Amino acid sequence: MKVSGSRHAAADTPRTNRGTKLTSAARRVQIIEVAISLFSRHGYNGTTTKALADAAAISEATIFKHFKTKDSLYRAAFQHRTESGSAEFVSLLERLADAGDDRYLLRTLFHGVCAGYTRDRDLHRLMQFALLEGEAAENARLTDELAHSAVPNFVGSWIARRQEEGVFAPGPPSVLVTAVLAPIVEFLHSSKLYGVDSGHDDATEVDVLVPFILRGLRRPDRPDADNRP
Amino acid sequence: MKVSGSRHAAADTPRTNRGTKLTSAARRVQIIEVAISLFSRHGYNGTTTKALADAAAISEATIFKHFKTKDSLYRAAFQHRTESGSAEFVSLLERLADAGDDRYLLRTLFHGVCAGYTRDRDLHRLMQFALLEGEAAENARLTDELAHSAVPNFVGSWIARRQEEGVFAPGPPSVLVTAVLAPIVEFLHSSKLYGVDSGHDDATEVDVLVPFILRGLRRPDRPDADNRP
DNA sequence: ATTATCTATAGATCTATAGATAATGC
DNA sequence: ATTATCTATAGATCTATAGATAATGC
Repeated sequence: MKVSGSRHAAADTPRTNRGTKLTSAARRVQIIEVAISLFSRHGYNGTTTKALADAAAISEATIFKHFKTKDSLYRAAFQHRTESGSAEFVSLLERLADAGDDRYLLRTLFHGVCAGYTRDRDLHRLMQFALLEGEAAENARLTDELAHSAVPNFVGSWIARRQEEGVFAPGPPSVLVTAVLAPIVEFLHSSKLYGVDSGHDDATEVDVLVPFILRGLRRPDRPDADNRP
Repeated sequence: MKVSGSRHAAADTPRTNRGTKLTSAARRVQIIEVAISLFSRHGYNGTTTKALADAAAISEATIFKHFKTKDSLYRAAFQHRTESGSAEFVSLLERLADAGDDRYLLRTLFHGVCAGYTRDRDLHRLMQFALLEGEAAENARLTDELAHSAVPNFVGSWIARRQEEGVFAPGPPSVLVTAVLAPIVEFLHSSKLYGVDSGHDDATEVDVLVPFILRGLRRPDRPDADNRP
């Protein structure tokens, strides 16, 4: 169990540069980065303004100078997440889709999503906390936003196209997107967000999951239609 | 955003029966039930002993009489989860496996897992909170425990058996269990835990996901091998 | 007489603010 | 002179305890 020792006592960064004067904008960004780190690890209620101040090596008063309330800092941290680099990634996937190499596309998708989780681990944890701590209405907005972000959007259009070409089995693309991404995301949640070792290395996971997903997508009578007709 | 209004102010049950005297054992169970409800909704740090007392319609002192600390109550609530009814469910699945009807087995699995999430919604939310709030070592123990509980255990043995029979494609059953359960669990997390409407009804989800999973499991050269050889 | 519960409160901690102080730019 | 930061503290709230009180069983 070990519930993260009541509220988190913090002290993540030694307060070396206490008293250093940054520009208002720079300090604001630094506080937000620290906030993403702590909120993502301990949630909203598990992160105190004292813990944030200690981690940023400033006083609590300085935090409240930059953000009127703890809640407004949380919102700023949450909205700081960006779709960094997903445009180039999607255009790479589009080229693979044009080339008709579904297997390689899925492998690239897997590795790309995996890299995204590793790079933006804190933001993904923050999102999970938000979904658990948030209300249904807010979650609907968030989920909808996620579902229409670049990568899921691409996967949906790719599936629809392959269905028209008669390669993939029919069914609503929006549901099939979940089916494709769920095994990948599930694996990443365990390994990257919860820090659990699956017992297999990433390569094995890819080599098993990608063929599974590909078989799931294809029409049974076109099992080897790797390229467009 | 709307971060569950700082700490939760509670008052879930009107304190009608204030002063009612239960046996120690009965009160203990009642407090645990209230604790599961609140901890699952707001997490450990988002649930105050005052909120718990109000919801149980007793004083805070009474809670501390039954549980030495808030943490010990959390542990008790967490360990209160049971594998209720999963033995009968698994024996039903085993009969379907013997009958060789893979499609019907998967549909039954889907509905059973779905019913479990609806019935024990709070316990599943509690688990998600625990994974986010907990440490890697503790999460490994939890995940391992979950992976070896009745249903995933059955799915693993079912896959292994079908692989031996040459019906399912090869691959480590432990990874394939994740692949099978992930789309189902992902859908249930959205709809039951986060309260998000997917835009499709449950029947559509089943009708799309089950064929997808089944195609993913089968060898491409045996697409219609619904029954054992 | 025993057992469950409550009232009242201690002591720590949390968010937030007011006013003083120190660093920077002109 | 301006701007960022700090010290000190208010007021609320949190977990937990001590001792008083009320309900039950004999």
